[in-house]
Amino acid sequence: MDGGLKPPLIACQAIFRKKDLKHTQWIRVALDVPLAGPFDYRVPASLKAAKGQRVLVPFGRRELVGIVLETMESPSYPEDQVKDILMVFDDLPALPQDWLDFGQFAASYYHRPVGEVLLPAMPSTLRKPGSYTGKLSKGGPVARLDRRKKTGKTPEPPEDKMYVLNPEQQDAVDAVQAIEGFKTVLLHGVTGSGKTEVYLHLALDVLTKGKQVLFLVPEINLTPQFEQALLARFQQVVGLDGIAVLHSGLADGERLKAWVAIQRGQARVVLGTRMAIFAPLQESGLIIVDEEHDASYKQQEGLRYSARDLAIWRAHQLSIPVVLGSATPSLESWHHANVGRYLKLSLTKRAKTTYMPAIKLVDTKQLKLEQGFAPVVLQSIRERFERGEQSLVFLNRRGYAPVIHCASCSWMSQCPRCSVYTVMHRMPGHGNVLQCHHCGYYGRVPVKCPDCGNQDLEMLGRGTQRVEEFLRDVFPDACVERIDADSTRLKGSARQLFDRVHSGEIDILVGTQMVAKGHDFRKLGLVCVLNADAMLFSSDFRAPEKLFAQLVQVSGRAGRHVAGGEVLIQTAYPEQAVYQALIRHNYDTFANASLEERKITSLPPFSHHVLITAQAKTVNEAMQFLQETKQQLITEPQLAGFQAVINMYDPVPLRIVRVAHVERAQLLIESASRPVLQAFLGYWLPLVQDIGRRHRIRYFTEVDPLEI
DNA sequence: AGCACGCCGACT
DNA sequence: GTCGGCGTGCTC
Repeated sequence: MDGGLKPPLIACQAIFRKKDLKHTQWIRVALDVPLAGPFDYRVPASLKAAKGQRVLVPFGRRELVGIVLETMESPSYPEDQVKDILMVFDDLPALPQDWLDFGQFAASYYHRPVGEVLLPAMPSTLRKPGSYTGKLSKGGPVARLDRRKKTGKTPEPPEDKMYVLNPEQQDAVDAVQAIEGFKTVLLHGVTGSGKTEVYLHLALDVLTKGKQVLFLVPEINLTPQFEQALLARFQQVVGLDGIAVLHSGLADGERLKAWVAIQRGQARVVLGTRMAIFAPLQESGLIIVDEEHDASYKQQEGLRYSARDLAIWRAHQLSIPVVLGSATPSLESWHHANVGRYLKLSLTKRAKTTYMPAIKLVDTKQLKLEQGFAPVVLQSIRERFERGEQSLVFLNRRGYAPVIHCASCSWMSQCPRCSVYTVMHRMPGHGNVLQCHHCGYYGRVPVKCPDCGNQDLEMLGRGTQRVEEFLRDVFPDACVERIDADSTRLKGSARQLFDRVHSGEIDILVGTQMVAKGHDFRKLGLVCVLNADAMLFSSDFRAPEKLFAQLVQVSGRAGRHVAGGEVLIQTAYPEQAVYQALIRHNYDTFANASLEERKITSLPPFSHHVLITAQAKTVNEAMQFLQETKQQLITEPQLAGFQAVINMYDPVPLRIVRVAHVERAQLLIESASRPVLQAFLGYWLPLVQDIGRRHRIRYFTEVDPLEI
């Protein structure tokens, strides 16, 4: 729309436009709105807009920042409805074409509008109209950043150590360096085999060739330690500002600073969590994905992408190698390596400074447990304590007791908003509370049963708080501490607790998976796993694989620096394949056997999944919606051809049906062929959207879901 | 997802 | 009399 144009002028305008056609610029813009997009705009003669630049555009009744995807000779949308852009931002170099292409690929693969991929990838200050139009925004956020005084961090003296690789590590480095162009490398290295050293050598080589390195790690907590390593090693090569860190924990300003450094090509190494896969690098030479099996690479809201999978596509697009490292690779990656699609490199030997703990199973079937502990486990903790060594008790369950129960009428403490039990927590200074781990509900612990009045309510099961209390009781002379989401809620308290572990002050540590990753406890001799079986009988077909990875991870905390480290795993099912493979430190056999099962049952990686999750007031509404979308496969003539190659399961309520008064159901779609599945989605999802609108239902689509 | 319009219920 | 509840429609 041209706004002020009156009817008599239209003819003149048309003639004018025809004559000056080549001077009228039309652009296609990605906007962060949940509509099909992208959106066409006209560039007024006073402005000039190039691909990859950000522009301010009118959209409906508001103004938005968008990204120019294309420039065109003529609009593809009815010309009289196309508006003029308002502003072009040229405070940063245009975003590279390959970045735009990458975003478009991710958008098409995950079936979301491009704008919902590209814009959220940028720091918020670069995509908020207010950062440029407000009164305090003089020159925009980039100009303000540049004006800001550089706080001259004094560079730490670079360490001058010699980093000698063992022959295996050297072979791995040589093999990756020999790659020309794209290749996915699976670096399978047992715990302590020195994968990081391999990454650093590869990165250094790429940096000295003038290319950039993208280094992905699963969690924010892991970025500081890698940042230190990168600084110590590469500071001399790339300078202090050559290393940019990107993760969701950064403040807006820090995020902007890192992004600007990347977009300007100043950052030579980008270290970050999954979001860093969307960094607009200018000339990457290598992508590293550490702990590639880790579920944290999967974004679980908004665009539900896998940073690991996207890293592979990105490397392919840029014709560079991508290294996936893990001690327990995902079965997907392992399979691809087995069939030769990935290059498999193995590090089987531990670097000389690390030891491997002995892993033992404690069969609890015949044992009488005391507060969840087998006598032999308590005895082992005692022995370690008497020898001045630390022990870790690993238990993946927060709180004091997972449920309160009335023995006379079988009432259980249920969350009023969710279909789960509330967990009893001890709140220092506030007594006991019931807490829902799914919606944040808090309630009082009833003194008597709300149903029958019985005063003898019992606490079933145990969480970390109860275990901590019990251990304090049993070992009154020992320093017992707990590290979980509750004990580390205050900022900086996690750091303090970990410091106290490192200093040796803490004798017995009780922890959830928070303690499993990345920490190198030098004086830790014993790891006890209390309820490993909990994960064994999950409905998720990936549960054994996850359990294996988690147990390897937590086992790796024991005895890295002292011989005689020990891991005790309590289980009622010691004969299970997971445990048998674990005590033999045999990932390969376990993975190959698991893959064999997956093959027989046609599960990933032998098939591909898409999951639709519907949310409604009642499960029935959610189920009916999904049932109707499923019906399309039969009734919609367009989809007839897919009936033989697409398998749709029946919609099912989620295991936890209700969370915060919202009930959920899901529909799983499966196909042996990814392209077939993608093609099907192209036809089917628009129909799903129509049905969703009619049912007024919320739902989301997940390509390659991790949990089903 | 926003944002505005619009049509019904209880309040300073 | 208005404030405000959220249903509905629109966005190049």
